[in-house]
Amino acid sequence: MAIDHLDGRLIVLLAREPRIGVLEASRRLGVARGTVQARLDRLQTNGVIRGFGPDVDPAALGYPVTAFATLEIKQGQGADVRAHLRGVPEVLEMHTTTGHGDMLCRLVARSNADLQRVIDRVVGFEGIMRASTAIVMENPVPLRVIPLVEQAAEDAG
Amino acid sequence: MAIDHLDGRLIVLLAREPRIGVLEASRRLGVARGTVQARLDRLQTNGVIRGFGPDVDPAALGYPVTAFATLEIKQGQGADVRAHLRGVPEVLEMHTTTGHGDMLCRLVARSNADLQRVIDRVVGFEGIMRASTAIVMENPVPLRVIPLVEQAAEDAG
DNA sequence: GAAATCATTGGTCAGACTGCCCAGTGGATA
DNA sequence: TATCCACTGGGCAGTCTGACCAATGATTTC
Repeated sequence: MAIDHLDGRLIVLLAREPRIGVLEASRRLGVARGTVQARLDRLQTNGVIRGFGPDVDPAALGYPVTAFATLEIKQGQGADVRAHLRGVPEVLEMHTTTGHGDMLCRLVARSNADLQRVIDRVVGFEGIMRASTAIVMENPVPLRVIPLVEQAAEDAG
Repeated sequence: MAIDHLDGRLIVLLAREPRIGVLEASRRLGVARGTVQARLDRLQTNGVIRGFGPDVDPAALGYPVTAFATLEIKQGQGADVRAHLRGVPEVLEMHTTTGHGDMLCRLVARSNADLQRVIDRVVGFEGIMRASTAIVMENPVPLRVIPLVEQAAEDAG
């Protein structure tokens, strides 16, 4: 879907100050309220904006340790492994990838010691042959989308 | 910070139906409105809930390709590389890690061909010695926090 | 060129919600 | 026992939402 310049400004504005409503947003953007409402509806319908769920910080929840694990899977065990990983709360996301590993997943844990427990639970499963883990030390660029939105808005004029 | 069982239910509820306000949430949870308000304030003050920003889907924005790149950095060039990566919109996040690579970053691109451009831009920088990229094929477990919240709520009783 | 389509504007309306206040209650603590 | 804290239930004014509407301007289609 193509992103308008106004769409971009709207998303950026909402990202910076989520609490402002449609009315205040329309004031800031200098357009009519109905326009903002229509744009928001469209963005949500097209899936560009998935929702406005709470942005939870695992560290503040008591899980300050993050790690990425690369898994090698026994042929044909993919489906089972997925179900297994889905059942582990500390697995925040999982991707299947090209390259040497077959899967890449993001883990969190309460401590480095606790990470051992999490990894044991993750890899303690039939179809997983090998796992290599990289512990995150710093996160200089936290997950972000705003620059991309601005880029997309720019591209579309 | 410790998470209450009520906190957990509140976060899960808000994650599922972000549009409901404080009042409706209090009805669903069977508590007074003031309680929900107080809990929300506390959760935000303690940083457990960072905010309620729009959840943007890069794929819907025109960037359906995701990849993870592992970078090896020349000693002492860390700071410069960070600034460089921060300036690339397609770099959605970056971590410094233990292990063979020094940095792990998540990239998106408009297509596999476009990914080449992004990678060139990412690695076309002084301090980066080597890069290996894994393209994401499937995402069986999309980024999630709810199970972790439920776990944390459970742990605290 | 003319007609039709579409997004936007600016306005109204009733209903609902928010933020804020208050007094009272119950449990836990000192 | 006295104090503190979280929760309850209530009320208040102000504001916002979602839903409409007619009019305007721009763009596309015939």
